[in-house]
Amino acid sequence: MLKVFNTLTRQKEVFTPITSGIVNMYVCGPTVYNYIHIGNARSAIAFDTIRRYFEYKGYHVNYVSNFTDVDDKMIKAAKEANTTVPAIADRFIDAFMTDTTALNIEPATKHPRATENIKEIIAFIQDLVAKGYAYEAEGDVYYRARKFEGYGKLSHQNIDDLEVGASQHVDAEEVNRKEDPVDFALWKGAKADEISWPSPWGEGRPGWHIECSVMSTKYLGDTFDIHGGGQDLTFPHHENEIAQSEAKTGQTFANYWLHNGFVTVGDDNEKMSKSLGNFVTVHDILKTVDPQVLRFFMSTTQYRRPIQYTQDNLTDAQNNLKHLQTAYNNLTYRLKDAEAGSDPKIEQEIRQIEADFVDSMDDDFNVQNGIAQVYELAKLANVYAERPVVFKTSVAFILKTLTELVNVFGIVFKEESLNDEGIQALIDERLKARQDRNFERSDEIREQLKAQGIILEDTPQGTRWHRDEKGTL
RNA sequence: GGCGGUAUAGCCAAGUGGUAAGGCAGAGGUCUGCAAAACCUUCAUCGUCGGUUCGAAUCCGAUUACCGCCUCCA
Repeated sequence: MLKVFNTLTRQKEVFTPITSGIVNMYVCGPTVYNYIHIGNARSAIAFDTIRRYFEYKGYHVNYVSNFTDVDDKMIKAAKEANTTVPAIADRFIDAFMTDTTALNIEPATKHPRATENIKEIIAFIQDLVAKGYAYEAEGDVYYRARKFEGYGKLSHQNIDDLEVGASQHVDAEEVNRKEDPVDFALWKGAKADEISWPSPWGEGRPGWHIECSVMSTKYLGDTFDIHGGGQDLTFPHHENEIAQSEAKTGQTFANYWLHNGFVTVGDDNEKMSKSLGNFVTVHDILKTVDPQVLRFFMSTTQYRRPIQYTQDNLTDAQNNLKHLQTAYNNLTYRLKDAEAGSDPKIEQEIRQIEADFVDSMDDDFNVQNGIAQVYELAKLANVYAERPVVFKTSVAFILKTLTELVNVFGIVFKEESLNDEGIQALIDERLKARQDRNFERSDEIREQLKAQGIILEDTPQGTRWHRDEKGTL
């Protein structure tokens, strides 16, 4: 039975989808004014891994994740680059797709953009105004937070405590237009030269929170299963989404709220953010780090735990991933001399490992225990690969299971291409030298190949080689 | 000030009452002509103090440190 930690109740709850066999989930995507940073990647990887686990369990997942393609940061970025907001959006949405593809993050079922839903956003706001939850003020429209009874239920904040909160980002003019400091903007009137759309309240653009309420309900219905995002979005973003959506529909917005933990950078263990100057983009990291290593590193940390982005941890992940790849290679190599038949005992052990894997993952996606089962399977694969006689069906079964399990983490094994004629000729020559006990020549060949990044391995079934992955980190 | 998180071996990390999973790194060994890979063995009493209990990393109280949210933020 799958359990998830619901921020709303601060408890692990049994996951029951609205429609049996289907998971409808919405995950807040990035504002596309720059390359995504590792924090964005963490969120995308965490929820992609969750999605993959649902799919592994046989669910059909409708996964919607937005692009915020208009807001203050977009306007600023466009101005600085001396271009338009849509041009900036297009550029960095492309970059997002490139980066997330490299990290083997499945594309969302739907990637809606705020600016493609202006009509729906305006209608949504009009509805809130009509219901008395929103009011116009000098071209802006604000939400009456205090009118929504459940305000604060997600972040467990008392609305009266918010007023005395240390809000360092208030816009004095905006505060003056609000009836109450806790109100938030649904629609912002345009200043001169800003991108804008016509509305009943004049030229303007949507506030940040409203787009997610509109797009999630548009594609997934008034009530859907899972809403995800970074921990920092709990308040105010998700709190506001609930207030907007539930005020409009009168229905529960999302049944389960999942929030991923942060990435911290460096030894000071601080949250990564632009203002702290420890901002790292995926685009830059992937210049020197194998995307599979970064993916493995992040997807094998449970989504709620913080991740320390350090060279040591990355190296650890690389070693672990290499270990799994090697186990896969070792067993794949035996496919060619495997005999017909199967080994029921081995297959029974594999089923047990897989059952343990499911038990672990069912507990709020406990990937640390899940990956421990994968290591166990890798060990079994290695031990089996060393047997003098192996059976084809069992070898294939181990390989299939191993492949399926690492796929949950977004890992795809590299297939060895073992048919390089030049290398094979040298291996043959070395084999002959070894048979002649000419080890000097034999070692010379091995060193020569090593210098080219080719590592030889002598096995009872013959000599294998693989490319040395070291240095790709 | 309000709310929340974390603290387990050199590193990452599991574990919510029954006597410390797993991985990396290290050490020793098996295999090998030597290697590589793999496998085997080995490596902690759980931030601090106090309490409950036959028994606590796990429950309670206190305390320390670090981190996050409180309308930019994944």
